[in-house]
Amino acid sequence: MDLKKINSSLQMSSVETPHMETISHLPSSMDLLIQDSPNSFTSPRRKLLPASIEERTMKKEDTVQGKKQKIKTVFSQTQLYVLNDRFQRQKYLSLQQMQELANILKLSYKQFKTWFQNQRMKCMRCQKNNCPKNSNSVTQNSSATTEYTGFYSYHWGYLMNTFGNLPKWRNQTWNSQSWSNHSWNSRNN
DNA sequence: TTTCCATTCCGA
DNA sequence: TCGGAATGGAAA
Repeated sequence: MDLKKINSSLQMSSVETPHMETISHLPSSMDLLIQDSPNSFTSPRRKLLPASIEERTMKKEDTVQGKKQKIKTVFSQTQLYVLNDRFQRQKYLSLQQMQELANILKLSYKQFKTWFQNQRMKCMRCQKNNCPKNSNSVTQNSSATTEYTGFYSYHWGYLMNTFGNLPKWRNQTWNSQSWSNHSWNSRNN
């Protein structure tokens, strides 16, 4: 994978992030680059639709013959790697963190939030069932790691500023959950 | 608004 | 068929 390409597209994306809530209206260059990487999924996928189109397609009211139409996003290896890495360190993110990381990953805030929610559920279920921990779908994928390294090194200043320093916690999520004090498990006991 | 939770339903 | 992204509802 060409990190330069990623980086340049990331550079663009991080600079021009006109809207937070949803999705870039651009053809999501990073997605295209990453998801097309030989290492992720090679088969042609229609989920490569620009997210904005997807959103439009799956508006609540949109139905196909009375059925709700969903479009299932398939996240790229790199996106999953970053998401998992973040999740392992922090189960709950602030609104700002979610928005910013979502922007970096070229995901919508909603997608990002949903992923974290689903991960938490998965994690809880797993623990209830005493699953061997770390059931991450993307654990040590070498190429994802490589991309991720470049990705993070490029964004490191930004990420550190955004996350590492835990800037201003806009909402009470983190505090109320007190994740710094109690483990993930404590909720389920 | 956020969360959890059950559920739906797409894509591999 | 199954994993998991997305949805919707209830509660805080």
